[in-house]
Amino acid sequence: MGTRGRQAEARRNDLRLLTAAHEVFTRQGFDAPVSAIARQAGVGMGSLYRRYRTKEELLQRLCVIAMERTVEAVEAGLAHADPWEGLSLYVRTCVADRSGALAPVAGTIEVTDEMWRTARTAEETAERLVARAHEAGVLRRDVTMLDISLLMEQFSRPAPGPPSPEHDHVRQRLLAIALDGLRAPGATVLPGEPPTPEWYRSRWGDAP
Amino acid sequence: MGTRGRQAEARRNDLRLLTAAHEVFTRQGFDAPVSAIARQAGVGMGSLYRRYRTKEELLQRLCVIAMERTVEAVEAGLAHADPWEGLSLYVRTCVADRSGALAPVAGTIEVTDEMWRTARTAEETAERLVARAHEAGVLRRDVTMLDISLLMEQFSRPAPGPPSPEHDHVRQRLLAIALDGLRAPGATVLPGEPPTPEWYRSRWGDAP
DNA sequence: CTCAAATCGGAGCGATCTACTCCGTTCACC
DNA sequence: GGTGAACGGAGTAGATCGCTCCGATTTGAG
Repeated sequence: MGTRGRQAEARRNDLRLLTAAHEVFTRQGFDAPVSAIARQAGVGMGSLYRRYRTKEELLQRLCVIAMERTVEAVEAGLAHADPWEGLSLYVRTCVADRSGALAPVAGTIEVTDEMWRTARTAEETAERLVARAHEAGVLRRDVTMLDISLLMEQFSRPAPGPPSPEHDHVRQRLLAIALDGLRAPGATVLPGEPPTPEWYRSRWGDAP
Repeated sequence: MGTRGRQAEARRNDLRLLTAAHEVFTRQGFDAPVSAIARQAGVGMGSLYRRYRTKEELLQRLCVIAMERTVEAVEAGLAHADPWEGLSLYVRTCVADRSGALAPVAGTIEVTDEMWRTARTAEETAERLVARAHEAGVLRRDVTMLDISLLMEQFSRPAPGPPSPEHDHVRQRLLAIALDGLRAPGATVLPGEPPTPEWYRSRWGDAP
């Protein structure tokens, strides 16, 4: 099912399109040329604009999908019996997916209701995962869920040049360092106050 | 001395120009409009192009200056008696300066001999600072100087939206986590092999 | 095989944007 | 005042972009 004919090609193209858009948008920002996305996906401009009426709509859809994947990653983490391993898996999965890399780009376009809703769901479920780790005493106490989200966002920022396995490998090493720094207790106390949810959301504009 | 007359204004403008260029280039990449740099610096296009013949020349100069500041930060670290505090100061200074944020952009233009020379000096001195920390046993053994450079580069990546004190504050928190993860011994072993100097340099193109 | 429907890739268009030039104005100094 | 260095920014030619439009290609039913 789904592997024959023109409809199957359409589905494949849609996936290639979303993958390419993720890479191009996170690398170059919203100003990236649409033609670059089409070229990277190996698809014509016509095929792209038949599926998404505008460039903005493509990015909005992409953001929702990325956040849905984040929710899945949280659930996979919660499914893990060990609170630390669950949290660690979540963080590593999100960074591998570069989910957080779209957040900066999303701040430059109109945020749809669906995006706000999905973001809220992601926040709430992630909070549960972090709370479980806190209660188990495996996560340093002075770190909050938003700290972790922002840490993942920082590590999701795209590397320069063409994507390479070396870069992915380095990112995993650096993330391992940061994860060690997250375990309780910290050698130092984190400076200042933790980020507030209001500020965190305001980076996307005014919530509805 | 140097605060009177048109020449003083020229010097001030040059500094404002370099600061603005650093911000605009790291945020938008080399494709950022030159007019944005001039506007942010509060300077006319004429004043910019009298000092730097081309956009590329401006960026090249900027890179050299950033790397020279890195060298100064290493020396400040070495001046510290405590090996860990010295290393920590170096890392925090570089991230505060966003020195590493130019590295990706530099990969998109012609790299001058002067840039290669300055980079080499920075590498060599930083290696001494890291070696001292290793010998003192305050830095986990499976981490190399290049790991630390790449970590700083990752943390130097610009935040979205207009620069804000909240963002700087968050960055300091996240960096504190990573610094805790750098102290010996690590709770885990870093995955895979450390990055090689050849690969590290190749991101800028072929060394001379 | 025939042929209509569906999907494809990419040339082309008008509007926008960019690097850089050029020039009239301003200001410190004599 | 006069002078000349430094200033800001409008102007230009060319490049680029989002999006449209259409001829070519493939599919599958009759």
